[in-house]
Amino acid sequence: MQADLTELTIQEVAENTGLTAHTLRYYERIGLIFPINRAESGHRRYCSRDLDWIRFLTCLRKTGMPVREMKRFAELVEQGDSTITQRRALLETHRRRILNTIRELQANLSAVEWKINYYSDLEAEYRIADD
Amino acid sequence: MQADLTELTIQEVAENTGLTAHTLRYYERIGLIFPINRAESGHRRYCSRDLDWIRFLTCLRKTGMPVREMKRFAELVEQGDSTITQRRALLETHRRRILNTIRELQANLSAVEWKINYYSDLEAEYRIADD
DNA sequence: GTACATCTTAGAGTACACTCTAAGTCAAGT
DNA sequence: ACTTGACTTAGAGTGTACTCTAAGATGTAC
Repeated sequence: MQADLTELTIQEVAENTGLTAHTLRYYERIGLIFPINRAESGHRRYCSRDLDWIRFLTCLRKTGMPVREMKRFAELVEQGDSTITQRRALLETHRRRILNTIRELQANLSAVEWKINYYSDLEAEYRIADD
Repeated sequence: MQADLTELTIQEVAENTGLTAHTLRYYERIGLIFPINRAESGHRRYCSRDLDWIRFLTCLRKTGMPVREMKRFAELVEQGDSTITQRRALLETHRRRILNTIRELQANLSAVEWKINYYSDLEAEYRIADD
């Protein structure tokens, strides 16, 4: 197996993931992202595995997982293969949460659409009244 | 037309809507909820129209509309029928936002599910290795 | 080599949406 | 009448997740 030679700066990773450089450093500081390799200058150099991890983190974040729980997940990953069952359980709980969120959004969307139609009808009535 | 005789206390409305009494007062203070009628004692007495309005507010809130935009909507409602087109436009923009959110959730859900399956496969492998 | 942008850190500041507190008034049961 | 719990207000406090600042080191283009 060969070492990964990809070396991205923090700005490149920011552009790639949609996070800001500030947020990337913040995530590393709180332990969401494992310590990133440094160039001789001390500047961070991200490899493609780092990028994969960050992309999965953003996926969890965008689906509403609290940072605290993401950190718990990161800790499990750090502990190695013995935690795979726990990781799966955590993700399955999260999966159910996402499905609930989607269902709730769809239900509330119906109410918004009902109101939109109600307003459309009113607009039509006013147009007729203007004739 | 007859006056609405429903008279609910703040606690009853809280139980009915899932908001807390604190939040109901807060919403009224910032202008999301129009001033509620008071009993002689000064205590709030909500009527069923108030309840309908609060339910629609929670529907907007749960679908991620920022409080500031909800306030804008409340102001349009307060201004009367001349703002119906603006209200519909606001809700249609919000509708598109909800649809985008759902699409994004579904896409990220797939990534979570992919990872769950990946972990399941790993678990299966470990079980075989243990034989 | 000289600008000028980008990187580093620890720690402070911000935005959002509540959530609670304190001090006092009011309502319902016995 | 008395207790217990709910109500009132203005304003302070909280939790979450960033987001920015300052001061200085480094990298890149001309």
